[in-house]
Amino acid sequence: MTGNPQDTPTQERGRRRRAHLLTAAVDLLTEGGFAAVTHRAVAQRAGLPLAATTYYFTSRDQLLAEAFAQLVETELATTRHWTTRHGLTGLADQLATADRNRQLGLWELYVHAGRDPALQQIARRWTDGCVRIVADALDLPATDPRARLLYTTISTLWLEHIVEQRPLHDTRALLTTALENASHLA
Amino acid sequence: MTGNPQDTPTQERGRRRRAHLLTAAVDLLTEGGFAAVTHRAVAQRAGLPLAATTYYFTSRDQLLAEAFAQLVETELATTRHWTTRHGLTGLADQLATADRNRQLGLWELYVHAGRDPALQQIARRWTDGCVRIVADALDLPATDPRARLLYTTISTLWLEHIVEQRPLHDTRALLTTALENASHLA
DNA sequence: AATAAACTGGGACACCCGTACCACTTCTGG
DNA sequence: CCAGAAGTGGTACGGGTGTCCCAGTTTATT
Repeated sequence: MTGNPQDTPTQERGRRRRAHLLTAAVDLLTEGGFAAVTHRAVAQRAGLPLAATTYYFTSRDQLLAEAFAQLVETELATTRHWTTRHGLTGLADQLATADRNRQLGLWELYVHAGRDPALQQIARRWTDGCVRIVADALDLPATDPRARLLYTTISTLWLEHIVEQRPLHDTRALLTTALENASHLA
Repeated sequence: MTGNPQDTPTQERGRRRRAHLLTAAVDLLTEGGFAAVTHRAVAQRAGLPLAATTYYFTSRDQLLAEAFAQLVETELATTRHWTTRHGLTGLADQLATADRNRQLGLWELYVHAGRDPALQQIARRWTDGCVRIVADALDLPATDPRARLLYTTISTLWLEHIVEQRPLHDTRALLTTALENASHLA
């Protein structure tokens, strides 16, 4: 039988190929949104035959889910790195730097998680990770409601900036007053 | 030439048919998400032949855009009605009542607006409308940063509840402390 | 060295898509 | 009343999709 690993290939080359497909999927997701992540496009981007995608991933949904998970982890790492260097006030500047399309892809999948239980836990991972970053930056326990609440405004400001392309200085101003309010409550 | 109205048909029946197609599109959007809104599905749902969709709408994008606009207006009206009756504290209860799929459809299109300039102004209309509702409930001018900021946390809590299906009492608790904080700042 | 398993890649299947076409009927303004 | 515009609906086209199949090749195990 033509076996299907679907998880971790036993051979080295297979593992590399699988990873390659995954990053290709992430790239396509950021470029064209989630409709652009098709088997054929992914395979072509990775320089592999079409069948490789169905061989290493049982379905398009699984491929999308893993791409989402990878995207979440890398974005989380990026943001964490940024805040430990520049603090929460510097987040507005990261907004200016960040790859807008990448963020769009992430949010697309985030919302899509509402209709796909398999993605839901990844969505929660994203939210929890972001709250954690805010809490750490504030030297608060991860469960502190103040961190949670501050994150909610950061999140919306971020999303609005990405989607509606609101002027950066408005976002920055709102962010700083939100930070001031949070410190008053501390 | 077989003309194409694309905006407002001159005949009564045509106007009814167009509206019918639009609500069919909104329904499909809420049920199956954005990918479910196809010409064929919309036509079938409305009980009209396939060609009716291309006759009354120049493209699928236009159909989607108008469906989005309609969805935004009705949701805005619903929320406004709710808050004038129950105040902002009652929003958590509306969350329990609200049609989850409908909200998912709205957010799908909202994020999609990030890649489609035609949708972007509708997305802004959504945000501005929500901020306006919050400001009115607080008896603040629509431009008051406090209303704007309070809306940001409401928005994220709402979205998280819809997408991640977080427990309602957590959302409710966070919402009430957010409202308290806002009143302290007033 | 041989047997089984993993992997490869080309092709095919069945389906759904947006849109265009066009003969036809109904309506409406002059 | 009647030309021309508006509306109607069946059909077709070209293309992209996810998934499956299978003969062949490489790798790992006995």
